[in-house]
Amino acid sequence: MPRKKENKPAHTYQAHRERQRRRILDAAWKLFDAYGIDRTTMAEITSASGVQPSTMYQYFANKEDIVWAILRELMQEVSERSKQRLEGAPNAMARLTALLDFMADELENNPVKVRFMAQFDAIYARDWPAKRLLTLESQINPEGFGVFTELIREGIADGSLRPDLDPGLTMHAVMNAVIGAQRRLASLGEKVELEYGQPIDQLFRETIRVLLIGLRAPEASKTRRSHKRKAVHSRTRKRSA
Amino acid sequence: MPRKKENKPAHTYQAHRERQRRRILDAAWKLFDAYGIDRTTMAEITSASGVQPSTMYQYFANKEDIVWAILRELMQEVSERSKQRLEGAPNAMARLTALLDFMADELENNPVKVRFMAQFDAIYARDWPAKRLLTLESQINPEGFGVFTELIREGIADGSLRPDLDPGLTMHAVMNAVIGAQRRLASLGEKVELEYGQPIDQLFRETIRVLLIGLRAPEASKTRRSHKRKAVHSRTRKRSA
Amino acid sequence: MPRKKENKPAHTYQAHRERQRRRILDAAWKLFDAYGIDRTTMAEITSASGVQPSTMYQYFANKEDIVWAILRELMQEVSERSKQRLEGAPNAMARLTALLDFMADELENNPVKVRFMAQFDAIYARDWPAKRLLTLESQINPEGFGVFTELIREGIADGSLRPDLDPGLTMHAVMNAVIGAQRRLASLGEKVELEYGQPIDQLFRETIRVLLIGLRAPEASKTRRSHKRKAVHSRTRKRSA
Amino acid sequence: MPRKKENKPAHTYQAHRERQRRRILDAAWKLFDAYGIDRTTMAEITSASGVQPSTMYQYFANKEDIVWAILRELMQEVSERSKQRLEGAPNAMARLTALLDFMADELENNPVKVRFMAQFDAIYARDWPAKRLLTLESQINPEGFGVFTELIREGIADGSLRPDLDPGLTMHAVMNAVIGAQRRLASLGEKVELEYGQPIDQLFRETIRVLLIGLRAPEASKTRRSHKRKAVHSRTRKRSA
DNA sequence: AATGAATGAGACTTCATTCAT
DNA sequence: GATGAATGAAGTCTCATTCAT
Repeated sequence: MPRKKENKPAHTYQAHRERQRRRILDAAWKLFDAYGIDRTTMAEITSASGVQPSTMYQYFANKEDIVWAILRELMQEVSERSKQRLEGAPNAMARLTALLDFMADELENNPVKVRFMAQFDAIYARDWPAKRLLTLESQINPEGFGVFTELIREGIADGSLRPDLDPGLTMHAVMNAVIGAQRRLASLGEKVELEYGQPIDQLFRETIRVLLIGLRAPEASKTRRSHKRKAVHSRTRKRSA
Repeated sequence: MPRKKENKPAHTYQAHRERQRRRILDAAWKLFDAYGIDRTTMAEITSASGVQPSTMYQYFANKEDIVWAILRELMQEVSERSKQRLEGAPNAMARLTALLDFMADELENNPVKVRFMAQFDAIYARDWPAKRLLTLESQINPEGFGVFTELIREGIADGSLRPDLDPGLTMHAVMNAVIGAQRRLASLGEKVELEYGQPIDQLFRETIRVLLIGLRAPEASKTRRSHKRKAVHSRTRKRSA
Repeated sequence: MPRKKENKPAHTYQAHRERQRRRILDAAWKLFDAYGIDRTTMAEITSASGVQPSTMYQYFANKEDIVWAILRELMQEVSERSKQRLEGAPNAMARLTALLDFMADELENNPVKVRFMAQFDAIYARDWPAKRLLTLESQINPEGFGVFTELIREGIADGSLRPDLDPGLTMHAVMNAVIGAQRRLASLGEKVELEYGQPIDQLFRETIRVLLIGLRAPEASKTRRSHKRKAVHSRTRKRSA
Repeated sequence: MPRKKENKPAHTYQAHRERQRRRILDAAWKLFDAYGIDRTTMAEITSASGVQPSTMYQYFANKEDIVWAILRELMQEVSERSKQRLEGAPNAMARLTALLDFMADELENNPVKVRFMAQFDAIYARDWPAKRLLTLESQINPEGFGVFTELIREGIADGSLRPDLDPGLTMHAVMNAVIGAQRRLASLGEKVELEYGQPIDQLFRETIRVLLIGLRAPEASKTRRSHKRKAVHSRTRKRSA
């Protein structure tokens, strides 16, 4: 039946449900960021989304469900956008750089989303069945970290990365640092800016720069250094919006 | 009569109070780690610590108070231990290494404590008045990040670190990455080990290794080292009180 | 389906809500009188009204809310009833007498209500924002004491009241005494009867009698009475509501 | 034993106890007036009086005890002062006037005390065993209202009061009105002043004036009227302190 | 006599969720 | 499918009072 009305989504039952769902998720989203997931009540979500509590239960069984739905959307979105960013890159080094650059942009442009992931990591990741999380990850990104590990391997092969790296270990180590730094900065936000006196994404881009130097093959560093730095900095220029 | 026990009761009362306080904090501590700060109820803390709810309120006014007390203890402890670690180190590079090494050891030996800080960063840091946090920090560690910034400066001066670093920026960038990585690993713990198949502290030590390579002066280190050394060194001498 | 019951549910819902509200207020009412407002707990009100505590909070946010609602009803009721009483009275003196008579009847027939007002005056009136109280009063009785002041003025003009009275001052002074006496008698009730050996309303009616004598013009009352009569009558005719 | 140390009260045990008692009562007193008896907690009283909770229980068994002690002091004080006031008065009318005048002065100078009695009347008088109250009253003022009733009787006899009064009834009726008015004004205080725009004791003195006229024998009123009024007003002159 | 500590009882309130319509 | 009403369960915190020293 839904197939039939596929073309007039605005008026179909499906479309209506989808719209309601969106309203709920959008409201939840903002509240989670503003007050923390645990401190946001279902009642607040319903009143913010404009639906009745009883109605909400026809869309989500409980708060966990909502969190989970948001998580899925977020991961999907990030996964897609990061893939786009990697597309044009000609070689391993360029793709690695693009990937990290993408994370800096995320921090700059979508701090709320990054913050949500930070919350999730800090509180829920450990509680919720690892299986469920891994399942979700594998649905969204079937290759997982493998792709990135391959990136390091390639870089070593083409001489742009240090030869003494262990691809799997290095990739996890670096990605973890980058994600950790990104989320921490998103969480602390203003606090760091108060302390350091500069927008947080500058700090984050410097982190990336140091890491990349640390990964780069010794000789290569001299030749490309100044070049790289500029690229990073140019992006940073668009400071506090 | 009172004369006889004149100092006994004082001892006893104080000691007793302190012991009770400890019981409560220790119970809270474990529960916070196991279930998350927000999902731990006062009732759980009291029943875990063996004191009556009403008794607990004579020690702490509310959960926030407890969290805050734990935070203070933690920061104090880490601050002290890290200072000890830096004591024997002969030069900037050695101290930098010692510092990062210390953080790896913390992750390995006290994941619970690191996890608490991770939770705090992700959820509360933003809610609670920046002022209160900064006040606490300045009480515990009056020099703040300044010490570490000085470390970088020294390293640049003695030629062991890249000359193109901006001490303040670099220090914040690196410390943030290290802390972010450390806390993230502590939070995800098993999940990462499941995915990568190795203990998390290995990943963390690799992160440190890459960062240090990224900071270290390329080769020229030998050539430029003696140059500014003395001046800088003398400045560093003023030990933190 | 919804068409059919279109106005039924509205009726039902509204009616049901109103009924529940009443149950709560009625229960609260009795308890306040029996034990005092402060010594009545929310739990007692709920259990007396037969609704669940959580249900009650969907009708009233807290005890203050309930007290306030009762206060409003009471004032409204008294205001309406007193207006009715004044309607038929031909002149100022008659209306004044009717008003005081009405208060005696209230004491006799609704001691509980009078007692509530006594409690309110003695404990809450000072705590609660004067503004809120004045707002409520002005909603219920927009003319306020002005009407009564006018009554005195009229009485002086038609010669039934002493010419040396200051209308505003006298009115407030007399009304305060009457209200004060009424509420005190309602509060002490049995105690006074025990002491004096007669029903309290007798005492109250004697108070009124003395006051009226004190207000009445010495002799001239008979001579000037008919003078302004008609004018007054016409004014009274405009029925309330 | 206590007899012996009677002369060095400052250093004796008895004196100490008395001082402690005073501190407690004084603290309680203020709190009762500021927040209401029911809303004042024992903890507040102890912390305001500077004694430890456990110590307080060596002086008073509970809050009721404290209230009762204050009540006794108050009644005693008022009884004594009113007796002094009546002493010099030459005849019934003068004594009656002096009595009512005294009440106006009380309202003006000790509103807090009057307010306490108002609270007591409104909330406790009904709860607490009538017997206990009557016992207290008879201890303090063994003749009770009888004295005042006698006053009316005298006034009728000497021709200064209306002959148609029933001494007992009238006395109770008038005293009740006066006390009721006095306490109500003390309770509402500022509210009335806001509404009427004049100090409350002016209103109260007008109440008294009207009542006295109502009681006075017809002829007598003409002769003494203007005289009386001035006396009352002159006192009122010392307005808002 | 004074007091620090403890505490049972209970007050107020919130919340996620269900149910009947 | 939407919704108003209801509610059990639980959470936080307070308070009067007792007890051991």
